[in-house]
Amino acid sequence: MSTIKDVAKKAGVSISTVSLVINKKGYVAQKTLEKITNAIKELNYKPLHSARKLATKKTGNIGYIVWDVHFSEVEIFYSQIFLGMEYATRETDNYILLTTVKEHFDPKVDLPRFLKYKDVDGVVLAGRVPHNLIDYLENQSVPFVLVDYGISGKIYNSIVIDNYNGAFQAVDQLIKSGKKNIGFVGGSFYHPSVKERYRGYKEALEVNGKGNNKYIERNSYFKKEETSPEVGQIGVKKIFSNGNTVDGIFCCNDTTALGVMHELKNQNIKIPDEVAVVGFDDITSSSFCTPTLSTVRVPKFDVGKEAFKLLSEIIESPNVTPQTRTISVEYIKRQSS
Amino acid sequence: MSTIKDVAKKAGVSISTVSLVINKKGYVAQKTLEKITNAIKELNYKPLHSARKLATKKTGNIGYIVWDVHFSEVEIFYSQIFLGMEYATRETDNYILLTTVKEHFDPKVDLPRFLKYKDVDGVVLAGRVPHNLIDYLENQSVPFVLVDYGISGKIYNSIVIDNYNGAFQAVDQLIKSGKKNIGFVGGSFYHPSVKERYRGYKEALEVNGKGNNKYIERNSYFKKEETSPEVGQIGVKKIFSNGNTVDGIFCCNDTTALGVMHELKNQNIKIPDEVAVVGFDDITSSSFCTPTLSTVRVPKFDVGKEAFKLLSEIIESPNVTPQTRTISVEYIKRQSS
DNA sequence: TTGTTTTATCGAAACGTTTTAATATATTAT
DNA sequence: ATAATATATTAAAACGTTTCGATAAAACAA
Repeated sequence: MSTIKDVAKKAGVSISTVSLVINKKGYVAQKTLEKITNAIKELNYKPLHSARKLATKKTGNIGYIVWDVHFSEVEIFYSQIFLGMEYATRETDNYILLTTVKEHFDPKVDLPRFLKYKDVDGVVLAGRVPHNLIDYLENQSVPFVLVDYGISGKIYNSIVIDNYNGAFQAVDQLIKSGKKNIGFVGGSFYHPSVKERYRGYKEALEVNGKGNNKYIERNSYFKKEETSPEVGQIGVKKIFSNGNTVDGIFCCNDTTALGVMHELKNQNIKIPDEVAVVGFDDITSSSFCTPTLSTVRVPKFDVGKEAFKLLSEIIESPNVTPQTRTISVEYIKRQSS
Repeated sequence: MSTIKDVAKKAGVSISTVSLVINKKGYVAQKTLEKITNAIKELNYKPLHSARKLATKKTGNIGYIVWDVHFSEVEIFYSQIFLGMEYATRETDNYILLTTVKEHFDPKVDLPRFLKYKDVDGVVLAGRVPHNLIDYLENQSVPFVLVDYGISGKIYNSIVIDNYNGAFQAVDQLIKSGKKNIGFVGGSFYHPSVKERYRGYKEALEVNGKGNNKYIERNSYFKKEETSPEVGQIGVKKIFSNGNTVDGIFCCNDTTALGVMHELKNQNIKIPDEVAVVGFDDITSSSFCTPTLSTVRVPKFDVGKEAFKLLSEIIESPNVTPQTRTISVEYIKRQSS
């Protein structure tokens, strides 16, 4: 392996000058720049990460933390966001360290190693995440950004999805297409995103003069699973056991919507003619199921990208006031509506 | 942040001695050891990764590469293996760098950055992976291990799943439970695991004297998707459009089995009484669907753990002859059979 | 006793960068 | 012409470890 020394020798300059061109800093004459660039190419020189990081006192790593339940479950959602981040880092010299934390998290024991050893410059927290972990990061003043999560009453640097408007739009479209009686199926409201989607749903009803109509809503409360096909199935069962005349269902997310459609098919209810279904997220399966699922597309890659960008900015200048960036979403009409 | 220097000063010894105790090397007197350990604790000293890596000429990173199609799809399989590895690294001072490569991979352009810059000590390749990537690693003599994949005619360090015996066992059980006509539903045979599962299936039929029976097999060939619910659905449609009397279906994996069950339910065929279904992998959904899916459990965490262990060994001593470690699997009987 | 070997400690070099401050030359302004 | 500024290059220090070799004391063997 060639070092900066070899490059310097080959180009007939000092180490310092080579460093300048590698980092695009200071002044260097056109001619020497060429010499150095050539030498670098010929020797296929790559600066050694660890040496570089030692000198700059940065780690070059950023952490990505997600609840194990979120990562392991059917939800590919947060993996996609991760990938978006990973893509974004490809143009930089950062690496992402992915780890999970468990539900009952104790900073004393369960702290991710990269935090314990201070091996990251900052951290992205994806989705719902233990609050004492957030506290820890604040105390240690580790730069961090929350993705798709928030804590009411607190303001952190965060990337959020425009859940409210997405839901509003979807339900509004459903109404405009002639549906009269639109139900909501979702799980618990632990996750603020679900709450926001519900808010958008309700508001769309209001605005269209159905606010005090006997619209239907069903929330199934589970302990562990906030959203899942089962939540959807049970939701449908409950709704139709009451002899309701629902002709459209807005679901808190696609996973739940899949369960909803499943159960509707079981009950021989035609989608979308008798009941239209709309989900949220646009996970891969939603364009592969039958009928294909109308949904609100969340640009997961962009979310990841933006998270990385924001975090980089915070690392650069840690003391600006926390900001929230909202990623907008798009209603995707498919067969189910 | 405190450095090794601070520790040395506080303990009243030299830097070298502190280094010795950190790395558990050489001789150090009981008394000094205590002094140093205490100093480390009091100062909450953590060795700086980059400095350490610079001195030892290791990167402390290992790469985890997976096809983007494999990672993004419904398949959570390779994410779980990743998690298993991540767990294993927690007891070491290694970090895992996860990245994806695309289908049409050109080492000249698409090479993961951590390979380009030699920022890893070794690499784990998960699942089917571009062959020219493997070639690249060989040429550059980067230590690597294949997980759940192999290339016929070549022997690499690898962790494989005991697909043959798993399939054999599952089908054997199906027959023992009284099923007479067992079909196979799977996708293409690009992935050797699918091929092996098919082999196990066939062998079980043979052994039970059904080898030259008119057993059913259906392979749906798709370009991109080798396995998926759609493959399963189409498989079922094909099988029953011929008026066959299949009473059991062995699927190449759970994802496919979910599609199979879906279509059987559509056709009002009772599971397992009329047709039993068995999958492979034991993904999370298989214990949540209705009826719950009998399957062959692949201990994904163990696979990841073993992959890390093997890779570490190879990094340690790169020139031992390549070996293959087989992870055994277990038939899990649930409602669908 | 003397000579080995084992145990214990440390100084100094090495790992490959970045960065600071010094120096020199070229350019521009007065 | 002189002073000021912009451009260009470099030597040397610094970043925080590990490791090699030297040295010395302690334990053991003859």
